[in-house]
Amino acid sequence: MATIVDVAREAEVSVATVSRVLNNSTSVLPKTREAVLEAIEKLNYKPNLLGRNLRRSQTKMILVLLPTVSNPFYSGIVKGIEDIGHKNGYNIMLCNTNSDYQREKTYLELLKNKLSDGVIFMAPELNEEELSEIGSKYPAVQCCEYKEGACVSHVSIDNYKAAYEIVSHLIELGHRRIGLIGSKSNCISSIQRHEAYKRALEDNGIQFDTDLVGYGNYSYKRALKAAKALLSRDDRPTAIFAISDIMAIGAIRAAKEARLRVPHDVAVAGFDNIDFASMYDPMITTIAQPRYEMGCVAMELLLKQIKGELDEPKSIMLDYNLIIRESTKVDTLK
Amino acid sequence: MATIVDVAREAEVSVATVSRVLNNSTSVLPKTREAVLEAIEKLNYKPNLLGRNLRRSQTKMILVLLPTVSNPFYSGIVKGIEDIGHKNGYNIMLCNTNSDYQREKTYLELLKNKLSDGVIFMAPELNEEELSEIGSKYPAVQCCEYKEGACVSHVSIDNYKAAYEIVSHLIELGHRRIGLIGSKSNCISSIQRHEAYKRALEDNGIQFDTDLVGYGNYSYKRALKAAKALLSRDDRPTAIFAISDIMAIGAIRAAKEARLRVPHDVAVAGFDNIDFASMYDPMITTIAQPRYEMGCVAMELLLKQIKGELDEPKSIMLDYNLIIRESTKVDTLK
DNA sequence: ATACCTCATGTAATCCATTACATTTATGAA
DNA sequence: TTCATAAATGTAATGGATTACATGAGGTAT
Repeated sequence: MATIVDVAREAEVSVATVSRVLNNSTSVLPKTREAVLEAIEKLNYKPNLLGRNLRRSQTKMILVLLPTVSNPFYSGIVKGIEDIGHKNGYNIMLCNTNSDYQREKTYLELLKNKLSDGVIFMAPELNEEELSEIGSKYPAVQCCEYKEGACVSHVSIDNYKAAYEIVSHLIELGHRRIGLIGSKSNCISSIQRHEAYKRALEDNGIQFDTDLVGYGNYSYKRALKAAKALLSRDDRPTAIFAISDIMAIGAIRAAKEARLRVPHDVAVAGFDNIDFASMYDPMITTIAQPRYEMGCVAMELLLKQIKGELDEPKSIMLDYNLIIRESTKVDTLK
Repeated sequence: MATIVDVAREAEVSVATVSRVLNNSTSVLPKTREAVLEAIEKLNYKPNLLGRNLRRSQTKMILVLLPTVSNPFYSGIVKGIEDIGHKNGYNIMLCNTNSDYQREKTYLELLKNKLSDGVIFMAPELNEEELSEIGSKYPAVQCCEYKEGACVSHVSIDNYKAAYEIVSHLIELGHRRIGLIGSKSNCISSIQRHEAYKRALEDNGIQFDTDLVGYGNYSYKRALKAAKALLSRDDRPTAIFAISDIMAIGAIRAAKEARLRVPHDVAVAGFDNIDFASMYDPMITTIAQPRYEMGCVAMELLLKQIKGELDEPKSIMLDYNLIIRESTKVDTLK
């Protein structure tokens, strides 16, 4: 494989000149540049980025940590991250942590070992202190999920406000007994969506009732089971707010198995607006997060840090969208 | 940031000795090793992998090219690739090509620039010649989709046999008018599934009828439209074979909108067994590919190439599984 | 005691590109 | 013509690790 030395020899110039041509740095005589380009072409030379990266102490590589790529929620975000990244010459390393603390730690070694110029956390497993430490040493951004106390920038939506809005929608439809399919995880989105649910009820004079709360922990199967339990009660809820679309699908399935019609007998709302929310039968009322944009903004924020243009952590909240579909609103049915 | 020189100074040994401790290469006196480890600990030293990689001419990084991570079909495969990769000290770079030829080419520069030790194609855009060239110069494997003529190993299932089997299942249920929702893409899976459909009909004395073929090109929306057209015919099919689960969902939706019951009025079968196939209502009959295993085998094959243990391309076919669910079989209904 | 070998460790070359600094050549002003 | 300055190019140091080869200490066989 040809190296810069071979090119220099072929073009009868020094390696410095070749490097200058490669990087359009200082001026090179047109004739010389031509000769170098010819030599590059002739030898089919490709710069070895390992050498360049070592010298420049950068890798143009970004670490993106997420629980699992199989969750369709993340795909749009990843596209945003990639697009902005590529536009700036960065490549993305997508890594599944499986929500495992150790695995996340292992991946972070790539930062410490200089194999990555920065990191975007989609759902950090580290605690606030550890996150802050990473944030103080390396460019880092949290996207979607975040730890409030951590000294690391984040991009997200206002989960509290969005959940409040969707529960209010159910209340406006006349529902008074509204169940919740939530999660025991203590990620910020769970906590805020729970709280908003409670608060929306109370603000409308509806007593919060722990019996109407089930836990699905973001899994279809467990949501199905939890919803079944809720719906088999004598005083079953007439509406269910699931804090993710996948769990909403579980809830709808549970309703169907209990021979209840959605939304006539029980209305169901989800959260996230994954592709399947509009493919399901009935189509699911949900909160659309600006996924692509969130990815873009997160990456832009990271790039700023890499360039040293950001002196203190930023917290960016983007707009969401309540999308009303068949699963809650009778008259939207065909 | 501490370097190996700092550690050597601190431990009062040479850099060679530090390196030996780091790599457990040749013998080092226990006392010396102890001193080195202490220095490493004290300075919180982490080897700079850029230096190591340059010297060793390897990156322990694998490029995985797929159309888009948002397709849930790929997630299981990626897990297999990751698991085997990590077990062997490799990291994965997942890259979305968006089925774009240029983008795929761009990513392949990472191989040429030595930033990646090998590549796994999930659905190559390159032509056979270009693939063969990559395969001759770098470790490479095709997984799931592949170009038959390319001189690059591949791991897949027998798409032809699987499709033949699922169409036979529909025929056994008594269907004679069976529609196809396929794709105009000329990837091997489309072609083979189409051919098998045709052949299965003919082998059972059913005339192949182009009027019963619609094209969805792997998209929900287009499959919905194509299925609507098929189902609005006077001589509408009583069964539909969609060559992907997502398109099967489109077909089911089309049936529902036409007030046809699935499977009573029209049976629908898919392909891939994505998670949503068993979450949909009705649950979808489909072919389960051994996704995780395919990922594992692909990665193992790649590692063999990297180690130079593979002299010629291998073609590995794994077993699939026909899973019969509600969407085709009346008596499996609750 | 001599020659030879082994083990532990050190010295310095190496991987490949970038870049600070040095050198040469050309240009223009005085 | 001479000196100062700018432009083009070259030389060599640099980034951080690995590793071939060199060295010296200690052990063994004769």
